[in-house]
Parts: sequence; C-alpha cells; structure tokens
Amino acid sequence: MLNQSAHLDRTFHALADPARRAMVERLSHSPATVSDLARPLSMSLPAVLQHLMVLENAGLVATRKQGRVRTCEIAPAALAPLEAWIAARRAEWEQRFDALASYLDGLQRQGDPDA
Amino acid sequence: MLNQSAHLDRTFHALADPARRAMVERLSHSPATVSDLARPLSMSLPAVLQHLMVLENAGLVATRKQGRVRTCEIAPAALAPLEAWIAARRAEWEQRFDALASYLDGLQRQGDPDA
DNA sequence: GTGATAGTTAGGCACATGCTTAACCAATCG
DNA sequence: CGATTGGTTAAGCATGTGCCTAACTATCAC
Repeated sequence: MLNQSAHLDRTFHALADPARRAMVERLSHSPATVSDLARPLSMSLPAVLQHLMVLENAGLVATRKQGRVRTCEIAPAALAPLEAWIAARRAEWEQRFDALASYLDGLQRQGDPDA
Repeated sequence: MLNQSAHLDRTFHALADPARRAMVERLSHSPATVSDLARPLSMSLPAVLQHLMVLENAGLVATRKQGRVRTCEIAPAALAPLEAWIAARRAEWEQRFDALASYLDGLQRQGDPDA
C-alpha cells in the first residue's frame, strides 16, 4: 500500500494512450504474442515493445518468454486501485451532495414548518 | 459518443499526475478558488493554472470567474467513461475465465461421466 | 551448417510536458 | 487616486514520450 500514488501515476499514464489501451483490450480477450499485438497497430515492433514495457511496468500486463516467443497476458488486479480511487472520489462528492440536499431540506422545513 | 478514444486519452492523462489528482481530491470535497488549489501544492501559480487547464480540458473540472476570483468545481460525469472502459475490460476477461471454467468442467464430465 | 522467424537493443529525432521567472491585467481596498 | 490581491500571459528550459531505422541475438526449420 505504500507509495500508492506512484502506482496510480503509472497505471493512469499507461492507459492514457490509444495504442496501449488497444493492447489491453486485445489481451482482455485472450493472451497473445508480441507480434499478435503489433499486427493491428500500424507501428514498428520496437515501438510496440516500448508500449508493452509501459504496460508491464504498470502491472497491467504480465509476459513470459518460451523459446523465441513472448506471450503476454493481462493482469486484472492492476485496475483495482484505479477503480478504488474513482469510487473514493464519488463517495466524497455524493456525501457533499447529500449534505447540500439535507441543508436545503432544512431550509424548506424552517420556511414552511407545516410541510 | 464519437471520438470517445480522445476523451479517454485526455481523462486518463489528466489523472496520471499526483498534483492533478490532489486537485481533484480537493475539489471532490468542495469547490475552491485557484489559490486554494495552489496552496498545498508547493509549485508556482502558473504551474497550477496549467494543471487546471488539463483538468478542464478533460472535462473533469468546471470553472467560472466572478470578479477577480475563479471558482473551480468538480464535474463528476467525466469519470463515467473511465469506469465504463474498465468495466468492459473486466467483462471480457471474466467471460474468458468462465469459458475456461466450463471447458475444464466439460473435460471433467467427459473423463468422469457419472459425476 | 543455412536461412527464416521472433524479438531485442541502440541511437536519434521531433514534439509534448512540467516547471520556472518576469511581466502584465483587472477587481477590490483604503 | 494608489496599493494590494487574484489571476493570467509569455518565454524559456530540462526532461520525458513516441516514434523511427539499423543492427543485433536467439530460436526454430530444413
């Protein structure tokens, strides 16, 4: 749990690129090799490798090499902190919204005690 | 819904920075002025302005100026597409997991028809 | 062995990002 | 009015990002 912020940095950043999201989408469907990932991407293999490293570094993708083929698989757990962060924000602003609602409700009761 | 990808780019990128996340966290609690946002951030005001523009551009924050004070407020709806994207990925890999499970289940039934 | 295949490393270029300081504008205060 | 406060703009710099090509390594097929 320590240095959570750096992990959020890496994960949000990893997903802030359409090519990397496409790779994650592809891997959500099934594991794939590096060339599989590269084929639909209209960019050189080294570029794909770099994106892959970003994803791996963020913990979003796990890879292992057997023979001369590297197989990539998604690592779903890495998305949990993102969801947790977003959920925490929603909790905060909903709490604020509730507070406003009950404040307005209180005003209304004051102005109209018989309601 | 068109060019959804560019919006995901901007939103993920906006959140991939601790200062910007801190601003969003602050604003999830209550609206604030630019100086309010800057105070805890140990960086110059122009730097804060730039971060604020990134957040505004991603639709995460809305601001309006009255007199010489700019007030910033969070715009919760901008997070929905992120959650939708993450949920879609989970749906995909869970489906894959279910398929694997039923495949293994089928194998087991084949090997042990009386079970 | 030869050659093809899958991936990797190195170097470099163009542009984006994150920050700074200095100068500036505009609303308010006294 | 002049001074202060809150914010904005401009310019510049250091570093990071995303891509490329060229060269290389390691496996596999024959």
